[in-house]
Amino acid sequence: MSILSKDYKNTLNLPQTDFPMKANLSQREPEILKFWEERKIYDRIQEKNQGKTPYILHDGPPYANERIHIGHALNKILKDIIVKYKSMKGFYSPFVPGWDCHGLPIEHQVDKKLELEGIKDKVDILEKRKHCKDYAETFVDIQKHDFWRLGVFGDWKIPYLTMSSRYVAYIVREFTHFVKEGYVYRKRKPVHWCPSCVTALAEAEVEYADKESPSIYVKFRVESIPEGKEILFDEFPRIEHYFVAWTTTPWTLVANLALCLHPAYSYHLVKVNIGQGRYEIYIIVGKLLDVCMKEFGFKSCRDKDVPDVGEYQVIATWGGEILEGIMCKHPFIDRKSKVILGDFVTVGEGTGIVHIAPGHGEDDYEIGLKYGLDIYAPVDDRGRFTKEAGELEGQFVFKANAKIIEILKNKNSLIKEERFIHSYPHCWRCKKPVIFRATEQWFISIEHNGLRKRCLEEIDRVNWIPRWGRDRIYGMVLNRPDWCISRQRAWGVPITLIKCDSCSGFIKEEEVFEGIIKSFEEKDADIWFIKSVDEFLPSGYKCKKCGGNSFSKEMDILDVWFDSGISHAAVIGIDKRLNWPADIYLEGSDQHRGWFQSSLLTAVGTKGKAPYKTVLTHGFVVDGQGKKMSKSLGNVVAPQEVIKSDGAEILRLWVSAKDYRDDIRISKEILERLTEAYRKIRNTCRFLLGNLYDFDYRDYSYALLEIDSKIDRWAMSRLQTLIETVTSAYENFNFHEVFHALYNFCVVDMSSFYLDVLKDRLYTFKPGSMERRVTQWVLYQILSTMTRLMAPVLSFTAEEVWQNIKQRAKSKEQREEDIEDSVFLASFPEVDEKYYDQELEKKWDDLFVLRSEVNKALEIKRAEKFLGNSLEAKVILYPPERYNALLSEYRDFLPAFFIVSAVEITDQSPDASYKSREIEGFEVKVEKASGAKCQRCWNWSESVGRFKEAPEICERCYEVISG
RNA sequence: GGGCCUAUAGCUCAGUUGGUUAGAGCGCACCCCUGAUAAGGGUGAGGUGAUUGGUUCGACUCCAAUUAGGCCCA
Repeated sequence: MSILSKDYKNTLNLPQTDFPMKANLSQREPEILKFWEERKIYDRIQEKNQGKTPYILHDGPPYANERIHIGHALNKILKDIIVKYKSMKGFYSPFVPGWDCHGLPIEHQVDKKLELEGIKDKVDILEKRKHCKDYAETFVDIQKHDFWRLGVFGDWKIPYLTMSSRYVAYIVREFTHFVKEGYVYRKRKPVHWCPSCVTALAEAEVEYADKESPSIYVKFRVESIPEGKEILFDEFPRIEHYFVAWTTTPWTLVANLALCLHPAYSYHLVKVNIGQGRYEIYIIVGKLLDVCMKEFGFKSCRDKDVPDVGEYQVIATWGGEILEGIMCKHPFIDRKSKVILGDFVTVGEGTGIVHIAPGHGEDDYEIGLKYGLDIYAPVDDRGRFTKEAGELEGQFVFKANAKIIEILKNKNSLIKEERFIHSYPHCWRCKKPVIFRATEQWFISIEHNGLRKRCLEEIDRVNWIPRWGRDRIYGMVLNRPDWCISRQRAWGVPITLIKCDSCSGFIKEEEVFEGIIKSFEEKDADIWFIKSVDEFLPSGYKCKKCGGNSFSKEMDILDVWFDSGISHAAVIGIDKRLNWPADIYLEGSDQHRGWFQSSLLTAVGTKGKAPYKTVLTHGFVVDGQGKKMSKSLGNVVAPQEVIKSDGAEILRLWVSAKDYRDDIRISKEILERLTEAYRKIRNTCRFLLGNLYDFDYRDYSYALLEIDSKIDRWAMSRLQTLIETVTSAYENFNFHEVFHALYNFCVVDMSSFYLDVLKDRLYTFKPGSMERRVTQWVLYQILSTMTRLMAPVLSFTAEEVWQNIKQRAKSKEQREEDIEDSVFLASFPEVDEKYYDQELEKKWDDLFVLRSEVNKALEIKRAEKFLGNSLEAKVILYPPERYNALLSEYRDFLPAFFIVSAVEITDQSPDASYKSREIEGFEVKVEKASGAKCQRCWNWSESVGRFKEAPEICERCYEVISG
């Protein structure tokens, strides 16, 4: 007989662990990052899966300026979750991150810097490119660190950069392909042009913002009417007839070549009395007559034969179609303006008569081509009128508006002038209003070789998630114009074409192209600006067409969307480890127009196939109210801040908890909730670890059935359900289901039930008893499984737990070789059918309803101060008959199940019992448990006091201690 | 202005092909425990399903419009 201590606490097996409750993530994470780094975990994952089925997620390159924002974090974490999951599933899934390095924003920053230093005009293009390169490199490093800090695994040492020599050589190679196949052409076309940045802008580079512009109504005097149509204008030429056009860009009138009417609308001839016995006739679309006349200050003359001064009278109405071909006089230039027809004319505002300047508008251009009009644009690249514009030469177009209005007034061509605020295109960088201006540009034809049609067909072969992504990109590709690929800037990949100075033809010889590509590979794109044109040509080269021997290099650069668009070729296309096409692209939904599309166009153009099998899009990060983040609203959440205060893990949890298909909200409250959820998961792991402190890490699976521990079998079954749910969630990219399943498992199944019930067994049983060991084995299964299930999301914590398990197991000198060095080297859990027991779980659903009712009965007694701890209670159940079998099967387990000291079942309805509402006929009576409280296990028992050596403990405890 | 999308408790999410009183967890309130303790347990109160119409015997679920928000484009 041992000497019994009064301090029974020492005889208990209470949990022990050095796994801290407080995560201190912002400090612990860097240690874990260091661990991954030092142990080369990412590389070892790749080694381990080498030769297995590949699963390639191709990274869309973020732009290398600024620090990463929350959207970047969202995107990379989502990618990381997929890559880690696939890797643990045994797929070969290396992740090669990339950066988009060229383009205007960086050049802009460099320009600003050079301007500050006062040397902007002194640096040549090579020097400027050097500055740009340095700038990009700086931010690649910064962003790389930011991404790495999020716990994202990847080839951070060998990312792809669109400015690397190898990459630019591929850009040229792919571009050359388009040239050789005849896609590339050059033409004058109005493009968005920023006069401040002196460049053409892609559609993606244009932002719409409110701008105040003049709004003017201009008269175009009818000069001649086509033969046979004279009858339309009875009064002509006794009274002057005017087509009235409305515009908010007076300066484009300088390039006016036509007036456009809608063929199907009717137009009124309106006779107005302008005083002193003079009349004029205005032509205006019928639907806007009232509005316009009010604007102009004329009143209807009603039934009078002739309008008085300030009055108007409709004298005829004609369909737009019939007015085609009438010639007007330009209001202030000696030129004619032809009346033409177009469907794009609307009657939303204006006069239903659109002034057409084919060199300064998209619709104008299209209709101009149709009517064979000149694509006329007398404006230079800084937005100043050229000498073609006569007296306006040298004036900045927006400033010239006032002067033009003045001229119109003097020429009696202006009916009305006012200010007008409307949505107007602005440059995305300098935020200044842009103009439409016809310039020589390079294009990739979207119709050539049926490119559009082939792209549309490919779109239907891709798996778009969410499904509406298909409709979105389909509509965009269906309607998009040819791809303008030229930019008049310095920081980019040059359009490597060489022009013959005498015949203006471009050299398209394989030999020349290959030479250029080779020199790009050796140096980088700078070589185009370093070498003279002759150095790219064989010595003594003569133009094949005209025999000329003087050549010049094209100095435009390529649209950056072309750079990133060919990443499939430059990255996954050449890396032997990777597969083409990629299994998945994953970006924000804005990339339907951007990268998804440029990638599709280039891939279909050069390889005839989409570069991706699946395209997953996520929404945008918005604030707690669902509003977009902006500096002006002050609702921006910076990932660096969250990492600092809460840890990257919380950010990762946030990404996984939200359904990313929609907009993703982030707010202080959301982060607080997630931090709490994190703590719960962490504590559940900690408790599991604590109770494994003395586990021997032997396999007790055989004993699970042997000792028929139903609650452990239930737990194992629940665990299989969890594996199934989580796996299917990962497979379907429903990461928020991963979070919810894991979290609910921790809270509902584990913390509030299984672990709570288990405490008695874990703490009070003999350490080495079979019951306790089996339970510990189950706890170990649960912990190990949960850790692996959460690893793709909660990477830091999973690793921390894993290392803790490993350490413990090692100290037991058992199974050491079975526990991998990192959780990411372990395999993803698989459902083990042997533990899957649906029938058992169903039975337990019934038991849980009973338990919930017992709890209600206990709670009532607690409120009455009849009891505190539920172990003080004995419950008497009066169940409906259908529960009899179940209750008798589980008879011995019931006290533990309810965490009370005794359970009695009666067939007599007890007095003063709690009557269940959930289960009709079920009654629960709560009484004080008989006997006394055992000072060791805290259960109440009549056996307490029976043992002289230890009068304060119960029989069960006595046996444990004395045996 | 056009295209695509979203709208369920304070928060994050479930709700099978339209069919009883719309579920879960968190948070909140109250209580218990003090052997997971800057933890743990219990009970409870929270929803005119954005609004309005329509289809239907019946709508959170289908349709339309409106409102709010997001992305893309003009």
